[in-house]
Amino acid sequence: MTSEVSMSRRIVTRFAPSPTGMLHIGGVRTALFCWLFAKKHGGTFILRVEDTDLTRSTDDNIRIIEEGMEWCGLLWDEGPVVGDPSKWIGPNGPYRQMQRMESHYKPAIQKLLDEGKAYRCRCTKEELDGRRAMAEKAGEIFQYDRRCREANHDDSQPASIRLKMPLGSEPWLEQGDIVLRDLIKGELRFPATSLDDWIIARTDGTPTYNFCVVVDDTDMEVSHVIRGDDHVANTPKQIALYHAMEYEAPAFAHVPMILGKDGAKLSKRHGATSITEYQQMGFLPSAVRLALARLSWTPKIDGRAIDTVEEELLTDEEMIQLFDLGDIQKSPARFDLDKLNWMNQKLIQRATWQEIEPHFRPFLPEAWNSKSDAWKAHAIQSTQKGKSLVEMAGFLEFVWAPPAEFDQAAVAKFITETVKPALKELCALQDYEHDALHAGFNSIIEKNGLKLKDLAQALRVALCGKPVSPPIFDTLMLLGRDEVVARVGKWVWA
RNA sequence: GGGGCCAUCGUCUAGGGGUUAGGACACCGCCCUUUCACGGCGGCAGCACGGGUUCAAAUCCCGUUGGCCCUACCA
Repeated sequence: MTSEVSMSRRIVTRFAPSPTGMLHIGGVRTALFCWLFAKKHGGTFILRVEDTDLTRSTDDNIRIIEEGMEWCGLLWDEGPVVGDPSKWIGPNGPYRQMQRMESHYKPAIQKLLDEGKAYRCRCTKEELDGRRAMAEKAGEIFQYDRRCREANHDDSQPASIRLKMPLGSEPWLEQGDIVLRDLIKGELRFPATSLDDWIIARTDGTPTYNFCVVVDDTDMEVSHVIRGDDHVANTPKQIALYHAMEYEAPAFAHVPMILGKDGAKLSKRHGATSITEYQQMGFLPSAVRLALARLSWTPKIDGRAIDTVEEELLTDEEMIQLFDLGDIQKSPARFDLDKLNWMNQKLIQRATWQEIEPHFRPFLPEAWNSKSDAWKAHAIQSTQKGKSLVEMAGFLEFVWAPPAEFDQAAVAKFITETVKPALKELCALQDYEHDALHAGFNSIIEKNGLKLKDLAQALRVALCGKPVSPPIFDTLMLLGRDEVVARVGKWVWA
């Protein structure tokens, strides 16, 4: 099971998002796998920001990623320091690509040029576009024809830089193929002839994505590149670059994509795609981690897939212990909000009030902060059946202010003349401890020939304006005697 | 067009020659109940299609269909 880990190499994974303005949950899932794998093997998890697209990369957007990762509990061992572009943690920084331009990419490009492994190409984008269009019109496959490969152009004229890709007979090829032994997808073969000499640096001198990735991953000593499988087709290009640079290539693991409910790539029209939105919907970060991890991954316990509810609800520690790239699915998975909701509910039920409180607080009014710990504990425990923090906060709304309006049908149904005497008597109760309340209720309903339900529902309507609230004794305790008497009094003394 | 990947209930999946094709979510029903919930029990529902190979195919092979990725001086 651990054959994927070569014993000689320190485990280093990395998550490398580009700052587009949000943190996509597909990205979070990839990051989660990287994180789990690193944790499992006592390795290092790096966050690297791919901000070479100047039009989209802003400090604000980078911050959104950093904060999203932090909220999700995916803390990085090496990477940027939140909110301070000039700082980073780790020996191989900086961890923002734009800051590596002169120090890392430029020298690497020059070296390749000097060694004759890359070359200057004077074909302009316009010329290439024209040739591509012509080829397409003729129904042919367009590939760059390598016309500048042996021209030995100097730098006296504008030129892009291309990598000399293998032609087919290089000894490191396997029967003319670039072979990728992917830890998830298995052995993948790409005919060398299907790849052309790709551009590693643009005419303006800026390096391209596939180039930066390889330079960074080697420089940061990444041992396992775990990323979305939309990068599978990029990998043979990168493998060729590793050979040109004479670096040992890392292990690759390409995780399947997350699709929307209809099987199309998960996008805005499916609803929430940004991690921030899930935060706002009232999900616990632990639930998001679990739901995302269980998409495409089936943990095996002693070789057997998990198959009970108990096993389904893994803790972080269990996930880390059980994590194995070999148990990840090859095919894409559709994101199911129902399952996230269920996991969220279960995890809320199982959490202590202290674990919930920091995540819950943002959904509550200022008044929450002035409550005692005992009261907070009580409030959380009495609403812990909720599906989300938003729903839980909704359950507590009656606490913060008297009802703005009353459900008239409920008033007519429950606040009847026969229960009003009981309501009056209830106002006399002094002791709001659970057992005392129960005893008080029992004597009142007995005396008035009512059922508990009759009194409880009448109280709910009087106190909350509607016949729904937390368990009735909790409702009373949370409100406190003074407030209960005030709200009930309006109905019985008026 | 070329290169590559993928295909078991509605969804996530287990199973990889002989299984009544197993589990979870969702859904439906019943029970419990101080409301709403929670919880308990039960039910519905699936191997994309067509050919092979084999005594036997969800499982192996080929093809078809469908979905996705790459094919940029985007990342």
